Amino acid sequence: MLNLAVMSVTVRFAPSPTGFLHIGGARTALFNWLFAKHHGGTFRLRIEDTDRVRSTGEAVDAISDGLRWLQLDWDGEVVFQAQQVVRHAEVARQLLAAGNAYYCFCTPAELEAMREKARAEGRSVRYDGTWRDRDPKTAPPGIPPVIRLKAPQTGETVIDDRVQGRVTVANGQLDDLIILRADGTPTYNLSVVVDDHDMAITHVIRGDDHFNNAFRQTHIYHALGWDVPEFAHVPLIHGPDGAKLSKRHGALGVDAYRDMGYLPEALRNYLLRLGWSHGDDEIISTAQAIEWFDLDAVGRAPARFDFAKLGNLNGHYIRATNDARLATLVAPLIEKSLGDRLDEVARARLEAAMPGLKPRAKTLVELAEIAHFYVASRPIPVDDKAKAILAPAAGMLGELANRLGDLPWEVSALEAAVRDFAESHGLKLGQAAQPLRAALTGSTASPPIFEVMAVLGRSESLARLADASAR
RNA sequence: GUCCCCUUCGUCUAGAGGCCCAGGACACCGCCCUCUCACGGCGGUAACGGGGGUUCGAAUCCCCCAGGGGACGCCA
Repeated sequence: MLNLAVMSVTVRFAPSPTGFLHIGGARTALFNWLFAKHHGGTFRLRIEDTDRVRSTGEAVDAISDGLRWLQLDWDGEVVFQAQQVVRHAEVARQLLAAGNAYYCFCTPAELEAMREKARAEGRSVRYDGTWRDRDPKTAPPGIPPVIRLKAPQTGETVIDDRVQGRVTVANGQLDDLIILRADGTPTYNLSVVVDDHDMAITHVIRGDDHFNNAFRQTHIYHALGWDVPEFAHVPLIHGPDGAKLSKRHGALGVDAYRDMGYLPEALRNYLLRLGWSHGDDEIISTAQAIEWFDLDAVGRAPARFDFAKLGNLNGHYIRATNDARLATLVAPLIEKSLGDRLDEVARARLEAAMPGLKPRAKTLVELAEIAHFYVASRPIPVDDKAKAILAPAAGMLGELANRLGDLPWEVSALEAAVRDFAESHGLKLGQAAQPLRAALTGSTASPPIFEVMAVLGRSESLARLADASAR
């Protein structure tokens, strides 16, 4: 057991760079980051790239970009596991020399046959220990051996997991895992143990899919005489159907969430509440999360990913975001659909429109869509419903435009004038407001129409009205 | 198949023997606000997987069953 009183908390996020930073990894990273911040500790990033074939530089970039976007900054230099292989192999030979490991000359084909047989007979699938006590001198020639850990065969191994609780496994269930491959490269479990030890990791917080490895790794720690870190295995995230998260439902890279228009703070809040809670709190700031986060409050059951709740949270954070930042985030999206840069007038109008726009969007993509009419060039596009409203209203709009012509151009005066106009024509306000909306926004749904007019300005508003009554 | 883990409203969860004929949030439904659509406010439907125990008393403790998930690689 570690003496935590004298050791400062050090955790790590250790993805293998074989793809993007997916949503489960992002949550694991978040939990590690919060735990480190909560304890005033250190959060390290280690890239587990010992699989040279599947690891790519693009994936390394995607993962670090994803972490940066989520504002999960790591401490110190990134550690690349592949650069430590010499050290790992050295530890394997040290284990061999001490009699805690041995050469195994079984070929992959033989092992496969062993597994096949065990499966067929309904036994648990594991190495049978053929070479555990056999003299290497009796080895068949020409077969490069692997090194296996001489794991305890009797008794049991106990892990006091910070999330899963105390779990006990009979050592007879575990076999002698390979720690060094025939080509002399270390395997995952060895590398992890050596790196975690060398990096002075105090708490290993990772996905539940690693739980079984924790027992094997514990054996390696024991064989080496090293302190075993605290483990915390957090449940995986499932798709809406309860099955493993697939690409179809959300096992996307965090960059995909950014592209769908989610704010990083919304995604973080959502991920935090997936499997962790603090009473009835739902909207949780980063400062509060750091103050409150604790491994003991992490749930043990896997959670399902729910876009509806993410959307709700995102809507909240959009509303809470100031107009300038929102305009900056949305402008590129609009420019893309417009195929043109927004000039300064348009940028200013966009920002001025944000108070009316932001309670109406759940994503930045939606925000860009509903903001589009503000900066569209005349004649603005008009949807079918709006066209239907406009058709019989051309005369009325012309008359209304005349009334509006020399008014002080601000919300209350415009509203008063239109109300007066409606009343004098025996119309309800809506009967005047909807045609106005159709003409000015090209749609039947928009922010309050007098606010729209104020943001659009006198000349643009009157020009759009003229366009509409001229149809 | 073997081992390990999990099981409260549709979803995320609160709940650590009486405060719970179970609370909050999202989603859904209704009403209010209202120039539309949202936002917001108010209200509603909806859950302790099943069966045995322990106890004066169980969502909470124990056992069994069922269902779900994870792991069983010279991948990580």
